[in-house]
Amino acid sequence: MGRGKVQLKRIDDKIRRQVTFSKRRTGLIKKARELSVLCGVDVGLVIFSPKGRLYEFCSGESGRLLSTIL
Amino acid sequence: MGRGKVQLKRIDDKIRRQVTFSKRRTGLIKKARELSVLCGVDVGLVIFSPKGRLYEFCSGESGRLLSTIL
DNA sequence: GCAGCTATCTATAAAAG
DNA sequence: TCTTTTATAGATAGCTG
Repeated sequence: MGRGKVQLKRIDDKIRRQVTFSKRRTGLIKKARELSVLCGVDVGLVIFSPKGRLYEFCSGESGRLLSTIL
Repeated sequence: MGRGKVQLKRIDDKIRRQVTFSKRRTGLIKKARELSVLCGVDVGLVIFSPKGRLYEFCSGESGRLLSTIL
């Protein structure tokens, strides 16, 4: 996507890595939600930022996984 | 994607739902892996098929989350 | 149910504001 | 740094085997 092929390796530039993390994290959670809804299946997703912040998605009412216990 | 907009609702047709599950499950796991590699973050993903089969991805050596304990 | 094909829709890298 | 725009790569719906 975007203006160049994606090399599957850690992005060196800190700024670019942060921006990519923000965008892809959002996209991944969206995709996880779509899969669970479209196919009626249970999906759980947890993502830890480099700073240790938690991002998650969980199909079902709460929408939470780890944040329930952490 | 594909030849029509995606309606965010459960796919009624069983065959189509199964095919979509297979394709999107693969795509989601791929995206999860890319995020973890590109941004150097920890990601955990679990997906349960309608029949209860487990599919998962976990950044790190094992690549496993639940299958370690289930 | 998986594999390949093609048209089309999405996600997103980079640039711009 | 967040938002918006733009250009392009990537994902995938519907088909065919």
